[in-house]
Amino acid sequence: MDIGFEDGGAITRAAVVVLAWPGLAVLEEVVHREPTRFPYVPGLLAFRELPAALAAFSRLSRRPDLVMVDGQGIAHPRRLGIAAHLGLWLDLPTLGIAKKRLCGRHGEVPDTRGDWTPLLDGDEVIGAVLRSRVGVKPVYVSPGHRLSLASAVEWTVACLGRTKLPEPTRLADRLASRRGRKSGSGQT
DNA sequence: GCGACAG
DNA sequence: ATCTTGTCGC
Repeated sequence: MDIGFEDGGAITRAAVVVLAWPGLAVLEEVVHREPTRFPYVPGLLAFRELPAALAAFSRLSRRPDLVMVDGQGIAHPRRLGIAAHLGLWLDLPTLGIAKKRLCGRHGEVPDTRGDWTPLLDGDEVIGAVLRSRVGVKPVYVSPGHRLSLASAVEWTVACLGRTKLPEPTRLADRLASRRGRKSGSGQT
């Protein structure tokens, strides 16, 4: 799942792409658009993007087994990033894959694809800074709801293609930001 | 008071 | 997030 915006932010666009396991074949895609009604405030991303995301999920003809979200899971000041928040509402296992750090600190990231270093907030491990692709900025992985950090990292690595972002998030990203095309929902 | 700050 | 041309590298 990922969110995009249109008209300079006036319209929020939620995209959900369902993939099969194993194989990662695309099974279904849904796009939901609605007026944006909350500003971007670091730490309060869910208030801005969750409404549209939930609407998109309600249009799904299937109930996913695991949800990957573009954003933080528990790697959040109050351990409630958008991935964790979405998991609570959907009552499904979720994990977050962010392209930037919101909070926490970490050492150098290994250069080997698949390797990672913990993201720490004091003594607490809140996520993993993973090298998803050599020579590219790492991604921030953190459990959202109902799964461990180890599992979050495993699923992320298992879904990696040749790009920085794992397939689920990469496809949702493309669908959420791609302009034109007919809006609404659809199946494949 | 001065930075930091997911998307 | 979004806008936006060219450019470097595999």
